[in-house]
Amino acid sequence: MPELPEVETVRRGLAPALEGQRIARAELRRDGLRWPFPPDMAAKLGGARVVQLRRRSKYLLADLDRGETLLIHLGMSGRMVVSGMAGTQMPGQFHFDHPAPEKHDHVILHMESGARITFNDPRRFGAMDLIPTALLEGHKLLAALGPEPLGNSFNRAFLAARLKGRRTAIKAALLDQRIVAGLGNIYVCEALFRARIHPARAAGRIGADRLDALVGAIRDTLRDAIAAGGSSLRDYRQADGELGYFQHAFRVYGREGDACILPQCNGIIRRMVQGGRSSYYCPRCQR
DNA sequence: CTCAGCTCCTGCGGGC
DNA sequence: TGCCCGCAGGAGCTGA
Repeated sequence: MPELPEVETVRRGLAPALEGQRIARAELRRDGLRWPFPPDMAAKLGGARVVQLRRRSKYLLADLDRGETLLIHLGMSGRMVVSGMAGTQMPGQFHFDHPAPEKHDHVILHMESGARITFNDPRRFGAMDLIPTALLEGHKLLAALGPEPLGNSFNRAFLAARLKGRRTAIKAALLDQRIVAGLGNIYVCEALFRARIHPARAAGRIGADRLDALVGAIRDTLRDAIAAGGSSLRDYRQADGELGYFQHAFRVYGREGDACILPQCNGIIRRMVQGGRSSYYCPRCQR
């Protein structure tokens, strides 16, 4: 589920519980997720202090004071729950215990502060790895990633170069993390709608001005989603410390059969399957 | 190099 | 009510 905005929101929510704080103990409740954990991961995390919590694409990166970085990917169904911190209890309840571990709680970071950070992931497509910080950029999962879509190096010239000559659908191209990092199925649909580009259009056959619009639409879509996540983050932290799930008002995603929201357009949102995944679009205003 | 298809795993909602 | 099916927000890997 989590795409770049959700991961960024989780990062912001986790930062107060992690940055500058020491991990007392890492409790691994299974051997791995998508891949096995490094055999010494629990031992190396115990006693380490988190210097900084960063994000690259959909990865969370917790730099430790011992020269290593904990890499976390939430996969499709991963969530983070913070408990035992001020502000995470239900209002009006005297509820300072930690909740009992639930099904699919796979990793629990017990912080020296008394807070706990629980990683829950039913489908186990998520991942955790621990690697030397100096080798991070060469890490298999990060090395081939394209630029951050909100960064300066993601612009029309870059995108044009990467899409040139490609006959694959623009939808598939934008899901390719090597072209631009952090987009997933939802925000690709939303950005293509904002840019009025049909998801099946050949990636290499989009004119310069429309590519400009696409870059802007991707940025605007992600910024809006991060802003929405920030507001729901406060609600979630007040409620139960759970991070990672919040509702956005999508313009096309999941809205098959609804009227297009553009005032002049009388189109009906359609769903099509591309590469086994649903694309939502307005056939009238997306070309 | 590009691209399509398969795969991992669990949970949920719809149809019968 | 229960069962079966399709579908779900990711992404690595394989083989053409």
